[in-house]
Formats: sequence, C-alpha cells, structure tokens
Amino acid sequence: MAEPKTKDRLLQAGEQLFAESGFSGTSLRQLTQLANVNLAAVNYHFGSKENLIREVFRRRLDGLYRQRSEAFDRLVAEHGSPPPLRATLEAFIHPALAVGAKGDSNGNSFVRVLARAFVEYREELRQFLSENYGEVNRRFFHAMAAQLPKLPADVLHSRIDFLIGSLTYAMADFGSRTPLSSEEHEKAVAKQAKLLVDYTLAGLNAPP
Amino acid sequence: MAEPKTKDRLLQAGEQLFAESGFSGTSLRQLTQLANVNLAAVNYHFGSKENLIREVFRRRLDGLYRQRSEAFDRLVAEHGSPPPLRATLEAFIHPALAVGAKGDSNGNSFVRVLARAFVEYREELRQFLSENYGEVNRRFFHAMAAQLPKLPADVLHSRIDFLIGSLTYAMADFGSRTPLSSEEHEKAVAKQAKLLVDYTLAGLNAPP
DNA sequence: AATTGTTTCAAACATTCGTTTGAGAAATCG
DNA sequence: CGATTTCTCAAACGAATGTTTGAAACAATT
Repeated sequence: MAEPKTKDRLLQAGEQLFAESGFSGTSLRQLTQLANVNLAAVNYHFGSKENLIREVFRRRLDGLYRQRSEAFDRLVAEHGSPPPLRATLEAFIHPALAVGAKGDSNGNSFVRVLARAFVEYREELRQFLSENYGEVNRRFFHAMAAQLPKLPADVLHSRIDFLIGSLTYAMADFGSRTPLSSEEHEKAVAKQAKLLVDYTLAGLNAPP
Repeated sequence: MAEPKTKDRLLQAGEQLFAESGFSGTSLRQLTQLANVNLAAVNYHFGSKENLIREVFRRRLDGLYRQRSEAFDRLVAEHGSPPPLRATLEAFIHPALAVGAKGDSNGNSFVRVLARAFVEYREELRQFLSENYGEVNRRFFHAMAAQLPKLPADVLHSRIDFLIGSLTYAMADFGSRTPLSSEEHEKAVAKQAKLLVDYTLAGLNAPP
C-alpha cells in the first residue's frame, strides 16, 4: 500500500510547528489543520503525540547519520585509520548543515527542531539518540582522539561539546534563513561548513 | 512594604520548572504548588504567566549584563581600548557561566532557561534582549573586531555565532549538573571558563 | 479601635488539551 | 462482484490549562 500521504503530511507539519513553537507548545489541532488532515489521524497513524515526535526525529536523523557514517568510511578507505582531523570534521559537520537541503520544501526547519531537542534534554530522547546513533558518534570521537594524542581526554570531551553547541546553533540559524534554490543552498552549506571546520580545527588544536 | 515573599517564591519556582520542562511545558498549578503559594497569586502579582516569564529573565539578565559591562570597563581602565582578546573573551564568558552561583540555591537552573530561550527564538524576546542589552554586546563585538583587523567582518560574525552556540551549550550542560558548594562551584566555573576561552581564542585566530 | 489598602484563598470560569469512539468511505484483494 | 482490510471523519470524552471572582485574612494608617 506504499506510504499513505497522510502520514507524511503529519510529519512535515510536525517539523514545521515543532520548530516554531516547540513540542508542548504545538497542539494536535494546529498540526492536523496545517496538514489538512483529520484530528484523529495522529493517534491512528502514530498512536500518540509522543510517537509522532519520535518519528519526526527518526526520519531525518537516519539520513543524517547514514551520510556521516558513509563519509567516514570513505575517509578511512582513502586515508587509512584514523583519517586526518580536518577531513573527519568535514564528514561530521557537512551532513548536519546539509540535512535540510534535500528535495522537500521545509526540510530545513528540522534543524531548529533538533536544536530544541538538544536543549530540552529529555532523558528519554537522550537514550533514543544514544541507542540509535551512539556508535557512529563514538567512531568520530575515537578518530579525533587518535589525531590529538597529547590532549587530555576530558579536555577533548569539553571541546567536542563546544563543537556540538556551535554546530547546533549554526544549524538553527541556517534553518531559519529564507530558503534558497537547490544549487544556492549547496553552496551556502559548503561555505558555512568550511567556516565552522576552520574554526573548530583551530579550537581543537589549541594548547590545553 | 518591601518585597513580599510570595513574588520571589514564584520567580524561583519559575526558574526551576522552566528549566526542567520549558515554558509551555510548565503549568501554573505545578509552579504555585512548588512555591507553596495559591494558584491565583501568579495573576495577582504578575498579571499573567507571560509576564512572570519575562520577569524571570529580567531578574537574572540585569545582573549578568551588569557584570559583563563592569568587567569590560575594568579591562579598558587597565589595558586601554581595545583590551586584549583573551581578557575580552573572559569578561564575556565568565559571567555567563557564573550567573547561577550567587547566594540563592537553585540559581544555576537559570542558565538552562536562558539556553532554552536562545533556541526558542521568539521575536519578542529577541527584541527585549536587543533593546536592553544590545549596547553591551556591541561593545564586546567592536573590541574583538579591533583585535582581529585582518579578519573579514562576515567571518568574525560567523565565529561569534559559534561562540554563542558553544557558550549556550556549555551553560545548559553546566546548569544540569548537581549543585555544588559555593567554593566548588566557583572553581568549576573558572575551569570551564578557561576551557572555553582557550578554545574560542584559537578559533577566532584561525586563518580565514 | 476603626478604617483603609494589600494579600491570600477556595471555588468556579470558559477553553483547550490529547485521546477514544463508532460509523462510514475508500481502497485492496480474492 | 462481494468481502475484507485500511483509512477518514465528526463528535464526544475526561482531564488539564490560564484566568477570574468574591469573600476572608492580614497589615498598615489614622
């Protein structure tokens, strides 16, 4: 039966409204009205509002982490393990900034949803992220640690937190811009990624 | 008649619950129960929930920006204008991480409230921040720009955004730790501030 | 002590929330 | 085609939301 259109409409409306008003700030009545769908459709297709939120995440994060993982594999194949630090940062940062660029229109509001989620810090969400994408993150972390052998582990940890923070903020800022054409967007992503990579590379290499 | 106790109880309970569950995720019944105060007290003392939220911000941000401003003035008096970049970063970062340290107990949950507010990105809040504290921010920006004459303005702008992001993230993370004694807290703040200053200083000085 | 003004309190207000229901329409399949 | 599953819809559910009310308790002033 393929994917019924209603389910995707709900996910897309969810992305948009969660980005604008937050999770508890968005009502299912707003959401279903924007999606042009009956109110009961949320509970029919997803079981609950909570599950809808989770699916909004899964849909995008699966793609993001697949891209990160594939980019990392390519680096190892090309440069050996661990790959150079700059390339590793690029493989981590670029897919994140590009996540909203795809085909669909308002995909880039997802980055603001993600930024929200980081701050909301719900334990259940942390667990979901750790279970599903923790392994990929761990590979990046070890590759960076191996290229920074003189850096104490706790300092590296803090600096990666700083990276996450600036990346999240850059994503949110990026997602709130007026949408561009596909080519323009790709260029803007590449430019922003380079800015953040330069900055982060210097920060990671700073004397401790 | 001085400050009635009820008003402060509400502000404190607001900080704590807004940090944990967000603004729309916190109900006035939870809040007044935690404050040991009648439900109607919120509307009596603040007029509305929205006004209570605004007051929670004002109470802390006034202090934060006063500290930033005074620290900056001290730098100019000591080093002349513009002050050295490292000292300028310290004057910007340290008060933010320390904002919760003062006398009262759960003050450090405000840093999480602030992190939330940055993400929520409500236009009304942006305007409030810009009107009340924009001038201080501008002084810091110009001091940094003067110390980085070779850096293009748009690159500097991006890098300051990265700083805001990592600072926000560090604040949120910091605020979620279990509270420490006053001395321990001060030490932890100083340590975290040094980590972020080192990192940011290197990032700002990176080749563009 | 009497009279103000200020603050608290329990109760109720009208809305809105997420979710459930049961009947009906649409689509799928033998 | 008929039979069966899948989906939509309007309506209603109980619970929770922010806010208002009017009387009681308290404080301050004359």
